[in-house]
Amino acid sequence: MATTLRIKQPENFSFDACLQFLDRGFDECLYHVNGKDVKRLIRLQSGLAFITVSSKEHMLIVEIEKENISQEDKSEVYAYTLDWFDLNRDLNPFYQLLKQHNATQSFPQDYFGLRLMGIVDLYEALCWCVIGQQINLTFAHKIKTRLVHKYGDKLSRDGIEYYCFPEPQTLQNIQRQELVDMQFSKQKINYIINISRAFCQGELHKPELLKLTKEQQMTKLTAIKGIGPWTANYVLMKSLRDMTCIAYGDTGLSSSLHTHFKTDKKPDKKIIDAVFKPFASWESYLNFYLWRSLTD
DNA sequence: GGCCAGGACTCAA
DNA sequence: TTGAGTCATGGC
Repeated sequence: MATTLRIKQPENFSFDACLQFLDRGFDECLYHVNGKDVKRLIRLQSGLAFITVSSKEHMLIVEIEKENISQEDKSEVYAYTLDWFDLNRDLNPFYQLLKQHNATQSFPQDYFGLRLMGIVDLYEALCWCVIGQQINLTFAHKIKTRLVHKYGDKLSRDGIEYYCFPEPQTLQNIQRQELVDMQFSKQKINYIINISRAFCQGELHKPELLKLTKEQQMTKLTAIKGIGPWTANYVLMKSLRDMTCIAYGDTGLSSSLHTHFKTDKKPDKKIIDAVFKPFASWESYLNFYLWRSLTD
């Protein structure tokens, strides 16, 4: 059974720019970009759904394949797509700001219509951060793929296997040795189990976190071992959609700031804050665009 | 072969 | 509260 949603694209939106970001050279196991569309398996309240997102005449076309598609399913997929592509945001003020500064004036043209692509699943976002801590991204993708292939829900379609990120219930009681065999460090294993338990025990719950202030969210997240300032800022930006986050301590961000703003190779928080100050309320987007510039 | 990678923790002073 | 040590292994 299949159905199609049509979502009007906002101004300053480029599906191609978003797709290019999704397909920027890493082996990504949670979605497949194939020319002009992106396909993935997502988890709805009522079960798994396979979606294909493409673009046609200023509309996003979302095909849903699932058994017994209900109105609730459609609403969920609609909300998911809005969140994933950050469609409910007017980028005009951000682009105006970028144009006012020499270091960033070319961004609105270079990356026109690129949205801050989200990680809708907070649990996935946190685990992904732990995986990516302090190791290179190529290797990070490699071990994430091993984890997802072993514990994630799967669906085969046209000869390709699509996966959902595993659920906390699955990973909270995992045999540590199995992750060691996948080349996770003991630290990362502990962190992932900590985070999984926090979700299973209800300590972390995205809808509840969304009701809190940014400071409260940071406190709640960093109280869990394995979630430091970098990870907290990353998930606030990518999953909770706070637009004022800066990934302090991020090597890629440091490198990009060095390139565009001529800062030290490892700028401290004070220097970073000074650079970001003129972009107040758009810090997350500037951070994201600076990351994007690394893969040019 | 050595340095670094989308960090975070512990522990000493 | 600051700094050094530790984790761990692939990528280049």
